[in-house]
Amino acid sequence: MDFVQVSEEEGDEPIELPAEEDGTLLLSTLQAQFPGSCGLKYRNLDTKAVRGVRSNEGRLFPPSVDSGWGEYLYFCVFPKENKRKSDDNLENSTAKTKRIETRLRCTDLIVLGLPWKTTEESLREYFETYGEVLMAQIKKDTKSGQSKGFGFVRFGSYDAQMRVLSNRHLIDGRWCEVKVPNSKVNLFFPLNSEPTNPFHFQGMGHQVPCKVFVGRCTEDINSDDLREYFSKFGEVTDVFIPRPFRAFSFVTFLDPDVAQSLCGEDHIIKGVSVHVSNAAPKAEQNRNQQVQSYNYNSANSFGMHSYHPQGNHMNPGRNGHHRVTSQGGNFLSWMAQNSGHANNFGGRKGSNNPNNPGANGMNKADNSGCNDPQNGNTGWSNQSSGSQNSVEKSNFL
DNA sequence: GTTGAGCGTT
Repeated sequence: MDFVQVSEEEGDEPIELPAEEDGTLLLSTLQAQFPGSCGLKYRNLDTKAVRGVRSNEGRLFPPSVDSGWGEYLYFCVFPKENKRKSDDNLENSTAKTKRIETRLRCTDLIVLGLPWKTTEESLREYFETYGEVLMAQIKKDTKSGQSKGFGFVRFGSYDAQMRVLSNRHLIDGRWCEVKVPNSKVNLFFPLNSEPTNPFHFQGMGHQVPCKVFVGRCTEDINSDDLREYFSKFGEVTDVFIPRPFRAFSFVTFLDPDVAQSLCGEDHIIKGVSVHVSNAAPKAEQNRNQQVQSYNYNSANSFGMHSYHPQGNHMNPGRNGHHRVTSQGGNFLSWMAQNSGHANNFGGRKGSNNPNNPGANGMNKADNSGCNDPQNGNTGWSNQSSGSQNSVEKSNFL
C-alpha cells in the first residue's frame, strides 16, 4: 500500500496517509487526519513554486501517473474562510491549531433515525467513542416521554465532529444519519460516494439488498422471534412487521450477502414454515416482457460491481438449509428496480415516463407513498427499519 | 402497546 506524506502546513511533522488501490487518496482519508482540509499542495523542487493536487469527486490524484505521489511532502489546503493567513498574529502551530478549533466551531449535530429505545445515555455512550460529548439529547413527546426518533449531539472538538459527520452510525442496532441541522447533505455521502462496491455501501441510502421479505408469517411470530432466529445467519439490524398483521415481515441484515444467501429458502420458525425472498415488490416478478428484456440489459452493466446474487458461497458454515426456489427471478426483479444505477440513487421524481414504466422498475401505482425526493426510492422498501408502508401494501397485497 | 421523515417546548 502506498502512503502519502502530508502535513498541515509546510514544515510541520507529516502524517502518512494510505492511498487507495488505484493510487488516489480519498479526501475523507485526508480529512480524517486534517479536519476541515479540502485539498493538497506541494512544493515543486524545480520551479520552487507551490503546486496544487488535482481533486475530483472526493479523490485526490497523484501528480504523476508513473511515479505516483513520489517523495514529495504534501501539505493541506483549507477553504478560504478557514485559512490561517487571515489569522493574523498567531505564530506557533499549537496556537494555530487551537485557533482552527475555535474558528471551525462545533455545532449541534442532528441525529436522525434513532431507534425508539435509544436513550440520552446510550446516545452519549455511542458518540463518546469519537471524542468528548458536550451534549446528547433525545427529542421526546412531552406527554408520553416517547422518543421522536431523533436527537442532537454536540462535540467538544471539531475533529470529533468531522469524524462523526464522515461516518455512518449504527446506534442501538439501527443505521442513523448525522447531519448539521437544516443542511441538506450529510458529509458521509459525498466524501465516500465511491466505495469499492457501490452495492455494499450502507449509508442512509441503503442501496444494498440487505433486507429480505419473510412470507407466510403467523401472528405469533413476533419481531424478537424473527431476530433471534435469523441472527444465526448474520447480524440482524432491523426487523419490521407491518401492522395490522399481513402475514409477512422484513428482516434486515448488516451483510447483504447474508440476506441474499437466504433468499428463496424456507425456514421453520416456531413450527411455522416461512418463506424468505427478496424484499422486492412482487409486482416486479409479474411484470411484462419489456421489463424482462430491460433486466437483461441492465444485468450487463451490473457485472462490474461484483454483486453476488448467489451469495451462498460467501457464507461458509451454513448448512441444514435447503434452497427451495431459484432466486434468479428475484434478482432480476431487484435489478429492474435498480437498473440505470448510475442515476437512480438521486430520486425518482420526474422519471415516471408512462412510455417506459419499466425504466425505474415501478409503475405509477407503486409510486404511492414514495414521497421522498431526497432518498429517491429504489423501489423496494429499504429503509433500515423499512416502513414505507404504502409501498409495501400496494405491492404485496 | 403503534411510528420512521424530519430539524430542537428553552
